[in-house]
Amino acid sequence: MGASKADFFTKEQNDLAVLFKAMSHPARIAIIQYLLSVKSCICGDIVNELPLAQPTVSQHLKELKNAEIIKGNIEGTAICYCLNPDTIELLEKYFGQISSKLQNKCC
Amino acid sequence: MGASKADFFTKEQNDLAVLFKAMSHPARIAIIQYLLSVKSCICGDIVNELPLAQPTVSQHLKELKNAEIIKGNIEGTAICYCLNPDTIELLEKYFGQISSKLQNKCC
DNA sequence: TTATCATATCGTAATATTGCAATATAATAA
DNA sequence: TTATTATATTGCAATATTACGATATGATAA
Repeated sequence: MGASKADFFTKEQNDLAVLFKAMSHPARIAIIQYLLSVKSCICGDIVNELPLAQPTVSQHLKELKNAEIIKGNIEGTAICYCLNPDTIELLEKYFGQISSKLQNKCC
Repeated sequence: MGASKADFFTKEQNDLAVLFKAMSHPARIAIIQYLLSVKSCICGDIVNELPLAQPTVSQHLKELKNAEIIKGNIEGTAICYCLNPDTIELLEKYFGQISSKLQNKCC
């Protein structure tokens, strides 16, 4: 975040910023889209879908997990990842609320 | 974005990442919330609402403008800023689509 | 004209992110 | 036990972001 002044903002503002930051990289958007495109949650093989090395993908998955955008369940040797519907719903509602408050308020 | 590999991802993935990156800083969330809290669009005084210097606020406003999250209209000496309803609607629909595709797909 | 006000841009220091090779961990298979 | 397989962590170089003082720009007022 560079030389940030996060302390001067509210917890809600910081939490939302963290959530959007988790989605602010094309690789992480690609992961979200891939998890959405498969019928059920996927064990492994996310690494093969991306043009990035395994440690890099692991790092991106960790950030998505920290932001609670995805969930990871251990399945033997592999880990089964899927999107977290609660967070997606929260985001849908957030923009829905902004949208409804925005009526007749534009320049 | 650090040493990024944006070229390996689709335009849609990069565009979405840019949009979320514009919202990935608490100061920019605060700007969005402030524009939403006032009755009409505001000319000036966004600088006074934030704990940041004028050049820093100007920079944040520029990023929000580039991502088309806000619009800025020149009004004499000042500039009148407001949220861009089209982009907010796009985001609402994006998460709505994910949400509906997500039925029965979670771990 | 000069002064004033609002906003933008430049330059740069401090800090954060990204990507990956090397390595570690943890579970199962042989 | 020793592989093997899947994923995570460490360490570091390259690059990006953040913040702000100084300065520039651009519009109106005096």
